[in-house]
Amino acid sequence: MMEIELPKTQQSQQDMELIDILWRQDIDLGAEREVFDYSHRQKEHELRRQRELEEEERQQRLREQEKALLAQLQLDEETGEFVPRPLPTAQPGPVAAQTAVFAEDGGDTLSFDECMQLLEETFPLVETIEQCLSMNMDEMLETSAYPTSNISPSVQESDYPFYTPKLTDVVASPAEAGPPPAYQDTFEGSFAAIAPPENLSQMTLKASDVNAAFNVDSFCDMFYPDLTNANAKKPSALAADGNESGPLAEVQDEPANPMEIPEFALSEGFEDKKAEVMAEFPDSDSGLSLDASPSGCSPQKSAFGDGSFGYSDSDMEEMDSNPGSMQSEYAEMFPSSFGADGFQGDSSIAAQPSPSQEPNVKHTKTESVDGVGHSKPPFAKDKQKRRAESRLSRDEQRAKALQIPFTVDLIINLPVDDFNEMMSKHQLNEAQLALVRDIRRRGKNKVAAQNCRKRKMESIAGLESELDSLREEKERLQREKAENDSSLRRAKQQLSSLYQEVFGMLRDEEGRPYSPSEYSLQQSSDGNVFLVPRIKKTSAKSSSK
DNA sequence: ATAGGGTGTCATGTA
DNA sequence: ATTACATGACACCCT
Repeated sequence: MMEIELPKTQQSQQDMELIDILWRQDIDLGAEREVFDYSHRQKEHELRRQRELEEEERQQRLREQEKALLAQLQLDEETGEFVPRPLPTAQPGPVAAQTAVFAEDGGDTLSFDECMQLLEETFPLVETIEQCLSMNMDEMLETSAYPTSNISPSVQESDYPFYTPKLTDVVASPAEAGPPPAYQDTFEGSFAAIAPPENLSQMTLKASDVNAAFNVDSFCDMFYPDLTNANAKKPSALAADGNESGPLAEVQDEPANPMEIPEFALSEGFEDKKAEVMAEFPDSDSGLSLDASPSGCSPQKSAFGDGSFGYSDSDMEEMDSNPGSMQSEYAEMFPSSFGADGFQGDSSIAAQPSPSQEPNVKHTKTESVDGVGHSKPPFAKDKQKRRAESRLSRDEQRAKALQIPFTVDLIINLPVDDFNEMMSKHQLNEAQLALVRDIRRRGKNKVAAQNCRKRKMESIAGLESELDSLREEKERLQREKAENDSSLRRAKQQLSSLYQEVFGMLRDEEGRPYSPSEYSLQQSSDGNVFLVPRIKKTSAKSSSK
């Protein structure tokens, strides 16, 4: 996909919307959101640098802890190095497998759980790392015969001999159980954010390097290539790299293999899966393929780049699939990375996650949880589950993600004047402004829709009750009509009998009764009754009684 | 697997 | 022109 560079550094809302529309259109062609986002990429650099500075501090701490851990490592009595273990091919099994993954190069070795422990002590985000790993493992496990119970919680409990074999198992069938394509995307993206692709390919896994680029995604990256390496049955040449960095580097040296990620991404049978996954990425209520956008897919995109730009309304849809858990997860995952983004929002939310990170993390989680890379990823199920769990307040999640310094309620319910005043008091960037506007629009529209539906229901109910009353009235009128009909019938009968009685009493001059066939009684308008001959109507002879 | 209800959102029209 | 509101249509989720 070609990149479209927008010359303007500051895009207007319309531009953003246009971009949004264009991107939506291009999504069918596989275009990604940031492709259109010039400022997004621009800011990536700044944030990356900032992050690296932050990481240096941890780096320092980590080095100290490495030293401490080194003392605990098993030392090879002959070489003075930390013990390299036998290659897995010789002794298949849990222990051998473990060795295969982490100690192939025979260099300084840090066992997996030691690494985990070290990392845990160093980074509060180990939980995330575990998730990352366990998700991997889950995927692997599904392709292997190993039990699949609760791996992630045990990662740091050093029962990895139980679960590392899965790695090697996977190795046995790389085509089936390689790292999920989506992972690949995510990691590529985040990795690229930390170090340019060329750096990635030449990374030499010194602890300092590692730490400089340390974050959840990169951590995941570190472990995935392990698998990749193992897949290729290509022992790392790190030992020859003159790796003096110590144990931690051991864990990472395999990922450092320049070819791993690209190779993996292109490995046979994998590309197809990747395509599948990408096709599934679109994940939003609106059906827009927003998951495919920022940072997740393109190696050239920064995971932490733009804190806001290009991240307006529709972008935020990405988070919709995982809104509920998002914030808390972020808080856990990036306890220290956040808040350093220099956001101008309230300091009260300074610890909020950087928005650009979210899609990445979400991708990571979604992809892994959904079992990307399997022939039948349980994507939809998990997605729905997550959505159900996180249905609560999506706009709130979005607002937090962009560090909007107002509550959603305020944004929605404030009168126009107050709202404008409030907005003028805070300096918000375009994405934030766009989001606030969208939140307000959506919020009001949501209420309007609720009212509309309420009115509709009330209208339906009113019409139904009206229908009922009309039915009742109809029945009443029918009953009334029936009564009237019967009374009319009675009156007619009475009139008829009275007529006959009166007619029968009439006599002519000779005392004979009148024949009913020849005469009839008729009543005039003044009430007088006349005997009218039927045959000679014109020469009617009136007689009064 | 499917239907139906509930809900959020968007597009559009109206005041 | 802008804003708020109303409503049809659609997609998604859940039961």
